[in-house]
Amino acid sequence: MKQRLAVIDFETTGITPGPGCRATEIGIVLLEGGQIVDRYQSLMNAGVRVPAMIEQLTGISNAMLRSAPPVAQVMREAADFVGSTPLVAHNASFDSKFWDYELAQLGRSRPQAFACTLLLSRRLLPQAPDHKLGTLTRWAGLPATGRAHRALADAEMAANLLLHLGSTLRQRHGIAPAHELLCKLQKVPAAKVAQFLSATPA
DNA sequence: TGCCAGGCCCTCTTTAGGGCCTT
Repeated sequence: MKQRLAVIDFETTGITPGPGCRATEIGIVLLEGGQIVDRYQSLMNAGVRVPAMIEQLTGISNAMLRSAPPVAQVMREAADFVGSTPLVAHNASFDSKFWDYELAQLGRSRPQAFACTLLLSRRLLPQAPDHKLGTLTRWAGLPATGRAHRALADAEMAANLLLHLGSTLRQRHGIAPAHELLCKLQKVPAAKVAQFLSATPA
């Protein structure tokens, strides 16, 4: 995987972005040549309260956010850090909603596509016990990256999973795992994955 | 007051329902 890719993960106050539900932390890992070449991580203060259940899940407290930099500053830095690099996330439908919502608050929009390691692992690792990020990391013997449900640790886990999926494509199917191909593969109906892979030139 | 996502994927399906996955 020689291409440069940005793997991102958000911690948030809930499931659906909106005035009362905002990002609280972002972690970004840049991959190039199969290696992590750069990282970005920051808490961010969007002026919303973290529900107790979320604080328990992530360890991110209201006190931590009070002293965090403003959301606009962090998202501006994050968007500049990523630029037009193709994006990847685990369950990208979730992270892309927050990425797009928070960029829209700055009057910015996303130029690039998201690849999704959840959709890809359902297609390439159907034998896994489930497709949660933590389960896949342990099941595939990938390195521990720190406290789960913190943005940079989860982004690194997703990056390691992406590299594992790339190796699977290359070794098992002789296919180079370019971002454009990953975006196509994740949309192929699960029942037609084998047919798609065998028809894809190496 | 009470409500609270949504896209994907499977099946006891397609005029539907429920589990998965993210916080």
